[in-house]
Amino acid sequence: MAAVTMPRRRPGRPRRSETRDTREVVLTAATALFAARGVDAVGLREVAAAAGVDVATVSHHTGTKAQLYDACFARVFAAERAVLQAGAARAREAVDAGPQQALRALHDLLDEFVDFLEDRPETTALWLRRWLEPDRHAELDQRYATPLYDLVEELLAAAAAGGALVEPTPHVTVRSLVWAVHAHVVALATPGGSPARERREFRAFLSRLLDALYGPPA
Amino acid sequence: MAAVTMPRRRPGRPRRSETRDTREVVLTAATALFAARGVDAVGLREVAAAAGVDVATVSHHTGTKAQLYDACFARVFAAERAVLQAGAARAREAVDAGPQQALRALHDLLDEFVDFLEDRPETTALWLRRWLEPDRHAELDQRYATPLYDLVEELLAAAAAGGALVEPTPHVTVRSLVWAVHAHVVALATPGGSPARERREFRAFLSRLLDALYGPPA
DNA sequence: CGCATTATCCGGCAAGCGTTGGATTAACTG
DNA sequence: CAGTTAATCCAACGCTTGCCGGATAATGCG
Repeated sequence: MAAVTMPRRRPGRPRRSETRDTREVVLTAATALFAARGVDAVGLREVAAAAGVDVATVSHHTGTKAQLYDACFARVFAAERAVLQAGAARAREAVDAGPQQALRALHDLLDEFVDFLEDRPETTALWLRRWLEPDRHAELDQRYATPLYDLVEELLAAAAAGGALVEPTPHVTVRSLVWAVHAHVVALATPGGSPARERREFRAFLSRLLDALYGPPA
Repeated sequence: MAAVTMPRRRPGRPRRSETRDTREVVLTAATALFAARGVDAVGLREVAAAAGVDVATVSHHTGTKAQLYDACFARVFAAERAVLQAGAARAREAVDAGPQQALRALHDLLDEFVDFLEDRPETTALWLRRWLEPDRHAELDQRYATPLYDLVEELLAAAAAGGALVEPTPHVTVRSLVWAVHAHVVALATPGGSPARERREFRAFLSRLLDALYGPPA
């Protein structure tokens, strides 16, 4: 199970060019393992093996196991946050441009979000684990997840204020949409399915759902 | 952390009336712990303490840890299956009675399903864990989860054949609805929220969503 | 060069894990 | 009553876990 991308090194201080590299490799390997099987099911030795380093090296770079998990969590949600913020900025401009443009921007943002999640299934996995065990993720929740949620909800509220939306319970709507998207990603990863058909049907469902709730785009 | 409901017993063969009791207590305690924190995060000694018995007693009744997990899984999904099957039987009769009656029955079934899940949050937790780690639950999936899914999808298809539904992708619709319901339950358990408001808004959302997809009930 | 710093690995420790064997106690059975 | 069966606990085994001290090696600095 050793990583082919990074052969085991020998002791000694490496060149500066590869100094920060190991930490990234460890975080990537740990994120994949934690997302797939959960923190408790994965030992530090397995993470080290997947990263091609020793156990002590993992601890040296990331501290305790809880800190390693936090680092993985933060890295994943920082990427998700970046995507949503960029889309939200564009959508807010569209709100000023008129109701129909706001609705169009909302559709685009959701499409973009689905694309992003399809590329990184570990994001969905960590989301679900956070939902399952809110106590464990309490601090991480306040720092990353809650702002993400507020962002999307704020966007919907802004679009509604622009006159394009009639949805009276954006809170529930946002949550249900996000969960539907995550369900879609999980289904994509399920073996034995037909990803192409799955993608086509889900996009159609999402489009028709949004039309039903908010009216068809211009 | 000892269970108050069941004080620790002394050795010796108990009366026949209470013979099967211990196994149920162990399963209940284990289900709650597994659902809340995951199988790997909970030790058998913790399960035993929560049930008020010794570790060896747990093993004696439920075999290995994997078998204990399977038993919890089976018990939870058997209850869910029973609820859905009863509702589905009623809904099928309604399909024969006409399109409007079928639609009404579908609404009732979903309402009933939400009620059931709200009463047993561990059902949702186990569903999510199954989605997160399909490999681990592969066998359990075929025996319990897949039939459940097929049941709801078949019901939707029957209603559509009756002329009341126009949804062309029942597969995606079913999955998204189920996920939305689970999201609702998770949100209910989140501390700091307002359960009453949450319930009201989610019911409203669900009702309007179904109306949008399938038309308003008679 | 000589010294401090840094990154890495090796070995081991204490604690916890799932599991098992055997002793104990009490209800059934004839 | 004697013998069997069933349920429970205690103690311990072998293994794995997260973590840490110490040795090693190579860089950067003066």
